[in-house]
Amino acid sequence: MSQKKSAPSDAPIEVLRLDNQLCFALYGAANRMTRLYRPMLDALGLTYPQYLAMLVLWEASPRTVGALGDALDLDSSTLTPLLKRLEAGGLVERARDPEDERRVIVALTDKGRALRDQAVSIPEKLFCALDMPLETMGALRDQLKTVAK
Amino acid sequence: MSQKKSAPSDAPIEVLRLDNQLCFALYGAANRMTRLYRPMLDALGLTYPQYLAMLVLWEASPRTVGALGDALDLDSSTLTPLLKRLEAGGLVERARDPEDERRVIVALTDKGRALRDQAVSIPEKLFCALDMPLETMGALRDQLKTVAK
DNA sequence: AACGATTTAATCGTGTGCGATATAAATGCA
DNA sequence: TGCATTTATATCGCACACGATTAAATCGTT
Repeated sequence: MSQKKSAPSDAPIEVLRLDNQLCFALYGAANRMTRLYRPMLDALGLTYPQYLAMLVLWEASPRTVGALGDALDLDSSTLTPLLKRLEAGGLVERARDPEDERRVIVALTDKGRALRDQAVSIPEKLFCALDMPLETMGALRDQLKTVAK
Repeated sequence: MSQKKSAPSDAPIEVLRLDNQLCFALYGAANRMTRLYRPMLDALGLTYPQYLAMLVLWEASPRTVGALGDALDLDSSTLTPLLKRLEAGGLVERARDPEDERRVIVALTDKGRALRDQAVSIPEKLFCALDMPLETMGALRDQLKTVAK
């Protein structure tokens, strides 16, 4: 029953099998999710991370770069260029906080606020595309929040 | 109880809330997982996607670029540069298949095979770092495999 | 007030992901 | 056979992620 002998050095090692790895399941699911969103987001002119940043801003604008980074769990080295592209697209404005010149305040423009009207249909389209019961989805989401946190 | 009136255009819309989105939970968990692996993989001189590619090759080498792409669900535009870096590191060799010159065969070198001995300890370290019951992990993994597939 | 420590963004370099396109080899079929 | 089609990689451009570093502003302590 118990197979304690060490495997020969060129035998497959069960613990390393790709199929068994949570990390790979996560990696693949995240990539597939991005691909699923892409056609819908193309229509809005947004990338997937840009969409997530807009979700945060639609909840509350203005926000500092740091606050956005906390919400998205991203560093300024990722966010700064992303926000500059949103600014170039006219969706946000960036300005130093007069109260504390270290901070940069990111605020939605009218165009950025207006884009939300086109985004509201996305979650439902995605829900259909995923074809997964709502409770399953919620449970999965809540479990994922606990991963590596 | 039921709140059917349409929200004013600047009110938060429940369906767009970041906290409710499976996509964001997935995005964040995948990023955190990569960060968790990084220090361990740095010791092997591998990036996270490179580690996944090596997992595939440790299961069976040689493999064509296409077979690797199928296993990892990645395009040649992602794999080719990654494999060139593995080749530059002396872990794999790439050569055209004489049987079919369109194909490129990727094979582990001795160094690539030897690296597996240092990788075997990673899954256990990760399992400890994740601090999640084994059954929960397995269930989560299996659910993720069904996402957007 | 002074000045070192801390905080906040930005910058830079490396390595992905992926759409679009290119190229060459193999295949199909009239 | 000849040639269009298909298949297998590679190339290119753009946009992340993130570690490391930098620069500027603020804070704390004296």
